[in-house]
Amino acid sequence: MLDINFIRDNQEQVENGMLAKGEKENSIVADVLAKDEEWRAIVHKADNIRSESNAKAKKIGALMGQGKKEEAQTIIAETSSLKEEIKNLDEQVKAIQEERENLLYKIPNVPHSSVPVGSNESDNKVFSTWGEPNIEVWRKPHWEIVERYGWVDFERGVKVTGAGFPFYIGPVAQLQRALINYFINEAGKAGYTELQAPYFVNEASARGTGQIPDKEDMMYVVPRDEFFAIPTAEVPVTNFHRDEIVAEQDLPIKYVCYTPCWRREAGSYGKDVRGLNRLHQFDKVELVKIVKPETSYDELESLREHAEKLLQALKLPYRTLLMCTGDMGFTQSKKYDLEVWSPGQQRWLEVSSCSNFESFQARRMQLRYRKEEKNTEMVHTLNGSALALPRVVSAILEAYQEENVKIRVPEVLKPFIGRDYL
RNA sequence: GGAGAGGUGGCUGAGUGGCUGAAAGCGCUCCCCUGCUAAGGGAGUUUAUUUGGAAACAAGUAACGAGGGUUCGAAUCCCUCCCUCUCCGCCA
Repeated sequence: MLDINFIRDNQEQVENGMLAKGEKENSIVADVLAKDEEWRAIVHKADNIRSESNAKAKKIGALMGQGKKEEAQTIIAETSSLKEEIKNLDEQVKAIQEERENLLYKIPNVPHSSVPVGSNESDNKVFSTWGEPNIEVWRKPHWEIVERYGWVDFERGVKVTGAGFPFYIGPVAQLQRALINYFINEAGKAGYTELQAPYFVNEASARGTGQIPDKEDMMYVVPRDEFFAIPTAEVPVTNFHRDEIVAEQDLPIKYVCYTPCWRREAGSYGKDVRGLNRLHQFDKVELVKIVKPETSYDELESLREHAEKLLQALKLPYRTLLMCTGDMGFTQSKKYDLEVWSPGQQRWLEVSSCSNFESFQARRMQLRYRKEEKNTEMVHTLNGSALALPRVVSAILEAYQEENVKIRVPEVLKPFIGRDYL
């Protein structure tokens, strides 16, 4: 959510930002400002009447204390109309405020000036590439490898839960556990505090990070207890400090958190969902940063670099995309995607997404820090995957296979797995 | 799940209808005094929002777990929900 004061002062920028992000309409910006005018006028009126009413109530108290019941009675009679009026105005304020809020929720974050303008994924800029994409034709896609060895059981996953909920068996299960440990350890070395978070959140948390009202359909819900299964650790971890005012000297706050992620992925189909490419449950190690506004873009770069180093250490070729305005989502102001090369599929697979939200999430969460002596200011929040597991697993299986289809273990994972081949 | 107790400012903790946005203590900030690794004195110290102001700031409004109700007036009374603690039950 954007700051209404910011919108008031930067109407044009917000309107242009909406169009750049691919919204067809931006009249909502003018609507929200009009609604805000209305709100302020009526709040002002209500406050004045309340003030009058409070003054009278005080006088009544004083008169009662002096035993002047008669005089008090006449003032009480006067207040009854005020009471009615206040009640009326309060209802209006509440209604208008809600309308204003609803409009505000529909305005996306403004893209940063360094973000390329574009309408879809073809306009994303290749920011950098690392390594040489392997194009040997004998390499098999990971689904053939895991089938041959019986390392992932999709069918039993369907039986037990449904499509997109596979079992991982033996070496691949071990590989995933090794990756999780490796990723968390590396984040720890980089100064991230390890967190274990709830896998279910309440509605306020889902709202805080922007899953509601925008992306409600991506989440699994537990209706009886009104919980949402987390689509990413970003949700519980960023909400960790919701409704708090943190101390300036505590910033930046950096967390690493491993969780499974649940996503309904409604509408996905085709080649994209083959094998481990797209699942309803997958594992991910997530980084979250809570920082001072003036540092957030530097923090974004170091976040991206950290994620990139993991792919480098695994010796997996990848490219980094700077997402264009039209492809970066509602809540972000700037976003990088890391795509690993899948030699068995001959295509790039997204394994990380590093974003700066500026104060967009912080404002929803009322997450502030105390600046200098008095003032409080919204923090900036960032997050990035480091990394999402299944596609890294695919890339490893495909890149580390030898012609006899044996799979070598990446050097940095050997301490966790304890042998040379899976 | 059953029974009971309770949720007040950064913390401890008072407050059962008006003079309480909130005593007192601790902590913190600033100033003064003091020649010594201490003590004393004074002032300040929640948040949001509206109006005015370039700003400092001033005035108003709201908030004592959340929401609703009673009342001229609610931290204080009533209702619903959430949470915490104690005992019982169940359990990794």
